Amino acid sequence: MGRAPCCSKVGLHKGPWTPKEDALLTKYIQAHGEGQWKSLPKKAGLLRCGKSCRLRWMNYLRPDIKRGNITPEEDDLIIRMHSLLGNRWSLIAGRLPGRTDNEIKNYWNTHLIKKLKNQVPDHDTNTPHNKLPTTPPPQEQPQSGNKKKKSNNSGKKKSKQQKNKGTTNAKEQPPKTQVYLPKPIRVKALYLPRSDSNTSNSASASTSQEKEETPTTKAASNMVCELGDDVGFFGIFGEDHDLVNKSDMECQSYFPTDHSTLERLYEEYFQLLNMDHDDDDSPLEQLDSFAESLLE
DNA sequence: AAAAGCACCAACCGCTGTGTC
DNA sequence: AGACACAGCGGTTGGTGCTTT
Repeated sequence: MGRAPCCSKVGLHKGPWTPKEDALLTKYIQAHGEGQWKSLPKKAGLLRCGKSCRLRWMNYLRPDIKRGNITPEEDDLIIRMHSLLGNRWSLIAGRLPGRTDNEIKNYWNTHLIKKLKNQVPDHDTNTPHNKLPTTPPPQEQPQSGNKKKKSNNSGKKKSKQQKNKGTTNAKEQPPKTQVYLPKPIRVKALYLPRSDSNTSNSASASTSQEKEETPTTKAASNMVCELGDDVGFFGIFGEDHDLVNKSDMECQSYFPTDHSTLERLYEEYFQLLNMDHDDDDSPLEQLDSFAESLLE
């Protein structure tokens, strides 16, 4: 659509927020509430774009933000949710009151990838316990954020260049055997309201299609296979997932469409996912209730 | 002690979905 | 129906501090 970047205006501040800016933003939102991000900076006396204000508020200034280390319970939940949902950080954050998508994303990228990688040294073993479903190991992603600067500046914008070029740097890429990263469907409006936020997140905007599906079929319909060397691991995708290589076609054709098959796969997937579940509810019930919550 | 490398994470960027006109 | 604005999301960058050499 060609909309200019919101921060392109000359004179707007970028970079780290100062305490003064934080105070201005907080004060304004406390007085007038969230929303109207576009006009908020001007009204609040901030030289920031609305987007930047929104991000700052959502990630750091909201009163319900929980600071501090991720607990082991949260850690475990993130891993499980990620194996279920992929990189849908906002959904995962919705299950962790007080945590933000950005925080979880950072935590995943800095801690959990390494942790899981250590747990699963042989990345080709397609065991059910391989809970590293989507993100390639860092060395397969040399453009990713961890390897950077100080060594040289030529790496800057590299990933964007690659992106723009469309895909390929064939000579450095290891053969791809996995299909992952779901292009997430935007299940907005979440169903999983943050603990005390009364923000726009609470709106529910699920599509009519989503509403017609049962939780189970909804969850199952989001499944997609991740092709290991020979086996399918079932990860969750959005319906319009991106297909990243030719093996995707196999995956797509493998993708079942009738509900009984989907439900069977769903159950299979869930069993793989919850080998060590707790006793209270059956895992299926837990996931069903979670899936139901997605549709509320 | 200094330099280089690494890890962390706040913030930005670009894209997409939705609502409104 | 199409264009546009807004809100939200995930990917990525880059500054900073810590660790290692």
